[in-house]
Amino acid sequence: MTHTMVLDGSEIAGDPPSEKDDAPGRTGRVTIRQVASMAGVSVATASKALNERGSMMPQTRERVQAAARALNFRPNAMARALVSQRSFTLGLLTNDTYGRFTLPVAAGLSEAMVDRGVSVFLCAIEDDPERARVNLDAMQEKCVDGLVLAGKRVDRALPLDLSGLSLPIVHVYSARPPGGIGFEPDDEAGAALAVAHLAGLGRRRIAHVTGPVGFAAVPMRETGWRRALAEAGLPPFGEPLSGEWSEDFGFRAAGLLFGPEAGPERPDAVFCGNDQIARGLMDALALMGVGVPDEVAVVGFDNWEIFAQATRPALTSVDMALKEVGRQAGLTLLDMIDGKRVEPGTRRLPCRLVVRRSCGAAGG
Amino acid sequence: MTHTMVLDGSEIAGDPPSEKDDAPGRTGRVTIRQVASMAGVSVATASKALNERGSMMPQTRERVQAAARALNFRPNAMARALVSQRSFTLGLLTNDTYGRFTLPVAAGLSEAMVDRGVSVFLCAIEDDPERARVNLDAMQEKCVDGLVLAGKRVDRALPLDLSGLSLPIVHVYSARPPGGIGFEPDDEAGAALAVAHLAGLGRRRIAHVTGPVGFAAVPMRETGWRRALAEAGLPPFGEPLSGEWSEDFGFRAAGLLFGPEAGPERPDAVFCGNDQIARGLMDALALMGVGVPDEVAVVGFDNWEIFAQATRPALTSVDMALKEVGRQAGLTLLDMIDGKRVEPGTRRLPCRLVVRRSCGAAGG
DNA sequence: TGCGTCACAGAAAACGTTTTCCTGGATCGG
DNA sequence: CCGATCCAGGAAAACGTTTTCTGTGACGCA
Repeated sequence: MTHTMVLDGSEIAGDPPSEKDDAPGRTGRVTIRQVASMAGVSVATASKALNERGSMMPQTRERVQAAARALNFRPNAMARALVSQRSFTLGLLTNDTYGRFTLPVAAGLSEAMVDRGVSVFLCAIEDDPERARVNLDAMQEKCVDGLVLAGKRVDRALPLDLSGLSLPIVHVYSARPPGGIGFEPDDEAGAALAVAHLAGLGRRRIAHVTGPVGFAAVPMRETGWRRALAEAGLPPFGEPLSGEWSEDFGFRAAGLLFGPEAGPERPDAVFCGNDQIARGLMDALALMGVGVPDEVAVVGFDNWEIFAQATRPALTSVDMALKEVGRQAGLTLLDMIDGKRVEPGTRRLPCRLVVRRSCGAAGG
Repeated sequence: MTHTMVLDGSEIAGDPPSEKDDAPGRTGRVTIRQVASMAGVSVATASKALNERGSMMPQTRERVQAAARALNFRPNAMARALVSQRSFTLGLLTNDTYGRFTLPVAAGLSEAMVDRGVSVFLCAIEDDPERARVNLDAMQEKCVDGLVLAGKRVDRALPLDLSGLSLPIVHVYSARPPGGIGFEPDDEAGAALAVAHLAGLGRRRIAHVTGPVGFAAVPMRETGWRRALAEAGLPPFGEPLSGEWSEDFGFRAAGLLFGPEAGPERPDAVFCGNDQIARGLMDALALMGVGVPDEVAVVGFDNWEIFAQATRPALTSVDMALKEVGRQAGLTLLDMIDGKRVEPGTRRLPCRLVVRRSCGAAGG
């Protein structure tokens, strides 16, 4: 364990606050007892005053609240949880260490929860059932009120044994067991959004280049492509080209669609299954001298900024609104915790189209 | 709030466990009281048996442990925290919603902590001081034992007011206040590693293309470049080219180094400040017909797989080992919580070089 | 035999809240 | 003037642990 150290001479910060407690006072933490004592009331009254419960003279309530403010009182969530049997705490288990999907979900979840006084435990389980077990146990000991299980493929469940667990659970971007509650982006509608946009811009021969069959996202996006085409009165341009989720496959697909071995009819638009494919395709088109968006419009899927902004021109792409997915999942979980009945099933939340230049519309 | 719903007919899972409690038993949770009762001992004895404390007959201890196993007893961390004044809980505050840096840090932290019974709260503060305040308050109420503050630039502090906070804190990939404890990758050593590798492969004219001055990482990596060159007895190839952290800049830099307006001497290697620059540079080299790695070796920084694997040939790059950074930060924070004295200052942890084909070595 | 020591186990206090129940006084209706 | 009602506020139990203190035999030793 060799590493460089950079020291500085300054003193360590954070000396404990001086002994200003009203009651004899133990540690640095301010308790409700001190607040009550300062306000000249009992602990019970102080609690009621702070929680807007019970009945009491307004001036008493204010006196207590003033004392709490003055002492910078923060109620101990542990003690509160112990008696109320609610920890105001959630567990987020994810096997998506790379974070492409989980991070926006986590951010949306965390944001929505903190406003409601709920905090989120992060558990990184690396597709390792043993590690999953340990984290699940930890969550139970910490008395979480519910669990969010977030994955990186909508058609794979997390490697978790949930039997014997009586906790509210929502599944995000992963497979759910029968009777479970799931949240995903609506891939089909998102794809339709993109294709309808292309059709609306006058494109008539809209091809589809996508990832490996076997990913549930592939048929969903394909269905959206077909549906939007049908609604626009257009035939599909051949069959979808299915390969990998990679730039390299996009590059090769461009050759199939526009190279010498392509048919006499060429697409005037390509809807790509993700942004990496779109990027590879556009790189190839540039090499072949095919103009984007003049000759061919291109739309991607994921709205991964790092790719969408790097293409020339910038890439129009479908955004899965994963932050909103995380948010909704959290809110629903809170409902379940509150005992509200929640319909089993998978909620597919709407995507939105982020228009940039690659599709030939005005967008930035 | 319009979204598609997919319902299924199955029943909701998780009926509460039947009434098998020994004592009258309230909710579904098994308490130590039930364990004690089942083992025929007092609560105090049960506690001692389970925590390997106190002295007692081995068979008593085993009887208690057997009962705990049989009932699937999980101690309530809240209750434990209340009396022990330790919550075995940490807060991770980050303003890196994009997750490029934070996610590996969080994964390393979470992994190291769960093995020690500590759980991590995730708080996404979006560079918004108000949100930061709310999250900080939440962490105090939840009685976290310590705080990890993770950023996305080593030279910027998080927008947090830490005054009046007497909690152990470590700063990760962000600026620390005087007297604070910081963890970062050792950019200088990482850069030196890369350049030394190039020199070892016989490259003599090693250029440096990097990000904007103003990022602390830029001078650090430059220093590493210079140091390794000096140690190899080589002169720097001109001055570093400083621009943006983008593919586009890498592309343009290639023009400056290898285009018609370049000097008579061309580099035989380029050390890039990050992988995006390296990628743009390699794309340009391909267009100009400059062979990689034959004519020019290229090394990047960050080892961002999505870029490093997408270049042709695959990109050799410096990995900042952020997971290990998160791990070490967590372990040190635990030490601080345990009252061990920890030297103020910034720890710079070693990077490692991931060798692929772009540098001309054997690697995969 | 008497006393100190020891091993084992239980009783009870403590942690910081919330909540239920109770009380003393004021108010009100008759 | 008397009882019923109501209000402000307090006492105490409860939540599930850990820890300290106490008690009780058994044993060793003088």
